[in-house]
Amino acid sequence: MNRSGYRPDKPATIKDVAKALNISISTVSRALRNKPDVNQETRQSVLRMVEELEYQPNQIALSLITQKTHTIGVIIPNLDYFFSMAVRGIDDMALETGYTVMICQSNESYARELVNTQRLMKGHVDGLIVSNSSDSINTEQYQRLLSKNFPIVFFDRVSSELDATSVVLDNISGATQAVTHLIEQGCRRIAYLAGPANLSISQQRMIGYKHTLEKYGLAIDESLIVFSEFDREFAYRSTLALIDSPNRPDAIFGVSDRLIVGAQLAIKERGLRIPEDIALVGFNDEPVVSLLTPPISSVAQSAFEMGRMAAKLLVEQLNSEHILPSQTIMLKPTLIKRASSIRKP
Amino acid sequence: MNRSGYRPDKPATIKDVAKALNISISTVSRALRNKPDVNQETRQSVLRMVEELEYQPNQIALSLITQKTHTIGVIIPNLDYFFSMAVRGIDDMALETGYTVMICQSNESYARELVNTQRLMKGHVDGLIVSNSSDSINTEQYQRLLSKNFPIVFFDRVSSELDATSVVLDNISGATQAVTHLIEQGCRRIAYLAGPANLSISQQRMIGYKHTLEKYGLAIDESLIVFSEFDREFAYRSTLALIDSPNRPDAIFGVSDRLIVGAQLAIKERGLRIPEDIALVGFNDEPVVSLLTPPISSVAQSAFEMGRMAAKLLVEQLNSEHILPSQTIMLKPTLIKRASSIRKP
DNA sequence: AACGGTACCGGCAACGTTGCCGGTAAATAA
DNA sequence: TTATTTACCGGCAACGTTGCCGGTACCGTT
Repeated sequence: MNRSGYRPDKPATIKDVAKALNISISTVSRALRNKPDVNQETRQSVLRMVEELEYQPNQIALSLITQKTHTIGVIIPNLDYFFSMAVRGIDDMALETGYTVMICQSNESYARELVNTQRLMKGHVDGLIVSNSSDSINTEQYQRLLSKNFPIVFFDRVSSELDATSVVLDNISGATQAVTHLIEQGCRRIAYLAGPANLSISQQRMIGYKHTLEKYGLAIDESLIVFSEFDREFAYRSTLALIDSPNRPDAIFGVSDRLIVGAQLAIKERGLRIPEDIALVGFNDEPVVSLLTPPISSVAQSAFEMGRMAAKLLVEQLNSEHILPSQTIMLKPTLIKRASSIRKP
Repeated sequence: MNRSGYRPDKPATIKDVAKALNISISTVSRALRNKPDVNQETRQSVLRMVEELEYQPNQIALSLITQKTHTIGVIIPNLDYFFSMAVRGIDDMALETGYTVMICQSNESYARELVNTQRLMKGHVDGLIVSNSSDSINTEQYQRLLSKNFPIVFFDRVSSELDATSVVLDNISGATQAVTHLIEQGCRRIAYLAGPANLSISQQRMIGYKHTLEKYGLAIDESLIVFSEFDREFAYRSTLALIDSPNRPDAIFGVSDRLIVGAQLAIKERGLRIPEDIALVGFNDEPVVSLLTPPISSVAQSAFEMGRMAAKLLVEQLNSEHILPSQTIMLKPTLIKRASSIRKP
């Protein structure tokens, strides 16, 4: 064991308090936890001495006994606008409920997701809040933990194979709102920048996209569907290709604002007009899209609320005597219409 | 003590391993830590049993002995682009050096900063990485910890009164580059959106701003200096006021991109040209500014590197036998020139 | 045959805290 | 007066791990 390293002046322990008052450790302990078997005078003197010595109970020792650390582990793919807001929501709820938050970023890498899970479990977090990385294929690690009844709450990017508590957006509704709006604006050839194919959000939004096209009797043209990483540069190049192809789209729906921003750059580069030639709708409603020229329409959701809700569900499980049945909370998105998609007055 | 709440199946302990092999706990412990006093066969059987029982050493028990948790506490004002990147750098270095990171956001509130410090100290973090909130006036809490030789590294927003290890940007250089550039482009009445008055970054950039004006023989007009929170809306209104004032500026330098974006909105609103009527330079080089019309010049810095460096210094302190002298690392910024400030070909 | 050395192993204390049990003195009841 | 309750307190074990000390075979030496 590494015993090296600098160690600051040791803080007072319950033992120091007891010694200073010439009473037993047990009595101090009882006095502090308001147990009945303590003389009021004794209790008062203990409290005074605690004040004087600046005694604070050692959480590590308590953790050793209770096997609880009051710590929540968070695994997210990155810290972009969406996840930053989600983390803020998690931190917010954690503060309210007396937990602290350990954050690990997987950088969209499955390998790193594995490492981070190990890291957090070793640190003995009481539970986990997870959003999958984009190249996350295997869920075995979480399956194993869940089978041992270790509490995990998933959010946003979830796994369909896992029967676990999760908080997600109604992605089908979001995509439906977006595509319906585009069709109402007269668009007929609507492309979809779909993002990573194995992510739940991509798939769900795809369903909304396709269903809406079908509903309005429009053909589904697979050449208008482009999968990719969440990479603006890639979206830029894909959009150039779409524009230069024989069947140029008259609208583009993006699974995320990051991609739709790349698309906008490409359209401007080619000198086409937005929304007259190509209309745009993104997803997430990041602040940036309202600042662009023209401002881009986007499906808004509250990452903050999602994070708060995920933390709330986890803490409920942690505070519960027994195992709670897994549930899925679905939040509602709202389409924010801006100049990038409004053709009709 | 709260003993309620659900607890998953207990993992194997060293005792279980010992019992399964009918040997003593001590021997298992020695075998696992590659001590010499162990028979090779015994060691092998221990390793096999460890594998079988999926034994993992209990970090909490180790922490109780060593008083170390291998955890770093991070206190930041928010999770905007800059701090997200910094956190990524911290997390990166932490992963390399075997630490995990606890993050608390103060939401620019001093009160919450206090609470978060308590929270992290209670969780027994080994050290702290801190960037002050904008209404952080008192540094007594950190002073107290530092006087007890508790390791803290400050970054970006530091306190001049604290003699502590810190990582900062050469803010004077950044502001000097920005203002010099504006003057070279022919600007003579340069306003400064200064941000919160008590923040080190505001003050340092102010020094660079004023010195550069003096160097070029330009008068310092206090009516062109505006303090505020990091609030886009406020910057928007301030800029409108500047524009409508009798001595309208011909350039605006902003302590952060968030403020300069608000300024841009105001200038567009009034129908003035950028950079011909008013040139703009921001700070941080957030991705958004390169996407705006026109793209905004900005002083670029690497928040990622800053975070990594802060974590590196902290870990060095944590791994050191003795107390290291406090030091200040100063990183160099680079001005990125874009259309918002380029008047001459 | 007695001795010292080596190789290996088990027991105990400690880290800081709480739960449980048992004990002592005073106060009350018989 | 004696028995019994009440009020209060201390000791011990345990949580999981490591460091330290002491012990026991077995080996080779002289």
